[in-house]
Amino acid sequence: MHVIGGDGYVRIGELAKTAGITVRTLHHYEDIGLLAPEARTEAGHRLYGAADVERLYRVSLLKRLDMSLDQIRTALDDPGWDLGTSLERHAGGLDTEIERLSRVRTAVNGALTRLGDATDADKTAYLLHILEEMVMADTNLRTRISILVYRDIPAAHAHLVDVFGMTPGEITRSPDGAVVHGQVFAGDGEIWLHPETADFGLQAPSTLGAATATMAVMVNDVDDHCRMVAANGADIAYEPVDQPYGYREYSARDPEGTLWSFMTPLDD
Amino acid sequence: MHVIGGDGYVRIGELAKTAGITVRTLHHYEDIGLLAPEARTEAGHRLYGAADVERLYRVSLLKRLDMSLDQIRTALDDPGWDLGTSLERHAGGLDTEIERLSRVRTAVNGALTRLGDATDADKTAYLLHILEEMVMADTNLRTRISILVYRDIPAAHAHLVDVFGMTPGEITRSPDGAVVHGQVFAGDGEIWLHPETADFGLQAPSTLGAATATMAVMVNDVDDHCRMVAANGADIAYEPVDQPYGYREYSARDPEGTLWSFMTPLDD
DNA sequence: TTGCTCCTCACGTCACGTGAGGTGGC
DNA sequence: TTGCTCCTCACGTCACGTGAGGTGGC
Repeated sequence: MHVIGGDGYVRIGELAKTAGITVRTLHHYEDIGLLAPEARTEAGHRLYGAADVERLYRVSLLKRLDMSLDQIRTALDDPGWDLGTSLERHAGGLDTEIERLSRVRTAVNGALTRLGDATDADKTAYLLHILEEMVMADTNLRTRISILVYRDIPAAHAHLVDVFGMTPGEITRSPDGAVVHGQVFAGDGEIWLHPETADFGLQAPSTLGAATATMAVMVNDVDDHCRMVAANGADIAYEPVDQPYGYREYSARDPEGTLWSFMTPLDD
Repeated sequence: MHVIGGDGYVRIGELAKTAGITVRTLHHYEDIGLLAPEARTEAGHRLYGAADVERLYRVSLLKRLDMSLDQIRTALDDPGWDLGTSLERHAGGLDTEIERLSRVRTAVNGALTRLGDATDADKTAYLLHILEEMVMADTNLRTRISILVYRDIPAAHAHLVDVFGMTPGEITRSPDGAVVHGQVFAGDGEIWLHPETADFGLQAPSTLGAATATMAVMVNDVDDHCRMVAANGADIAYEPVDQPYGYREYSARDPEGTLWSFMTPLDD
């Protein structure tokens, strides 16, 4: 380990700040051999080089996937390590954990909405009620996916991504080039786009002139989202309003007439 | 602490087994003053009474809500403790965590589906790609909720709960008694039931004779779910089949003609 | 007598947090 | 000189896991 003046190097406090972690965390990473600075000053101060910063970036990424520091070190140092397999295993664990938390959220929300009915003395009894709901819940159901029918899936896909700000997923074509499936991600999961199909009587709202379903998406800031969506040229059905049922909400139509409501719970 | 023979008491191993925890965990609960057995044998073996078992039941419940043992002790011992407020605070934390995990799952799944395109040497580059997706993802979107249109919401609600096995949510009526809203919970969140509304051109499939959307629900065991649903008298549109797009799937129609697909990913 | 459950220390785990006491650069 | 950042131990946190070494009931 050679000692260098300081140019091109990042000091520990600066690095911690930009990475959003503490100095102690970087000390710890050095202790366990995960990330050591390229150099030190004469006084022993740590100097991180470009490669170190890059490595920390990757460590932070894998930490977000809830990998242990031990696994991260293996992943970054062992070139033969099969990332794909470990990610797959990891995805399964994530699904289970999301499902568990969702069930808990369901139970807590259910208890909260009905807590108003109970007197103070009943609160303990309500706890048991929540438990029953959680334990008795059908564990076979995992995730919901809405399937919306469109005539022009690539155009709808582009609109959901570019105008509404969703994350793009795959667009699948059959061997003859026809689009048979589209996906976008919104917040907590997928939404699928489906072509019109005679067999099951599936038609787009633009064809039918009516709809049998709409979508709601909870957002952190309705007004902010509405401004963005309007600036992107969306067809706003109505501006944000406080609804009597406890949400602040606005709606927009996508190019084929499906109504999307973006909402935030009131009195947070 | 008096010493009693053993009748009406549960021993530590038995209690641990029925509660699905370890003996060491019960030792720990005693160490920190969370749960001490009512009595001991002459030899010092712990004897748990009915009240102890009941308390453990509640501890387990609150632990599922991811409360710390310290918080649980406070909740159970302090009668003035405001459960509602702490649950509300807790629900907010749950939402944030679910959102975070969902984003990670989205990123991991996205990376996995595209990993096939990459050569081995590219894998590290793909890591960075995932990170970008995760970091750049619009953090404003939280959860999706499908809104399905029904003419008879209570009947649809009952069908989704009793036949499909979903968890019942509220049914909301206006002051004049008309049903204006229904909710069920399926796996990872809510599905809303909406009445027909002229303003936005919302009609039930049973009215229109066609649908603009369907629902998919991922389940742990399709065949098992299909048997249960069929036994409950559902209208099965088609039996479980392995689909070329990677799912084993069957479909059923609810009383108003909305198509529900229950599916499990193949080659897990 | 053998096997099982039970007992009490007590150190280990994981990813750091939190001082304690002290030094070097602007 | 004052403030700020930096340094190295080293113990604490949380909810237990994991033996170590030993005792009592069926």
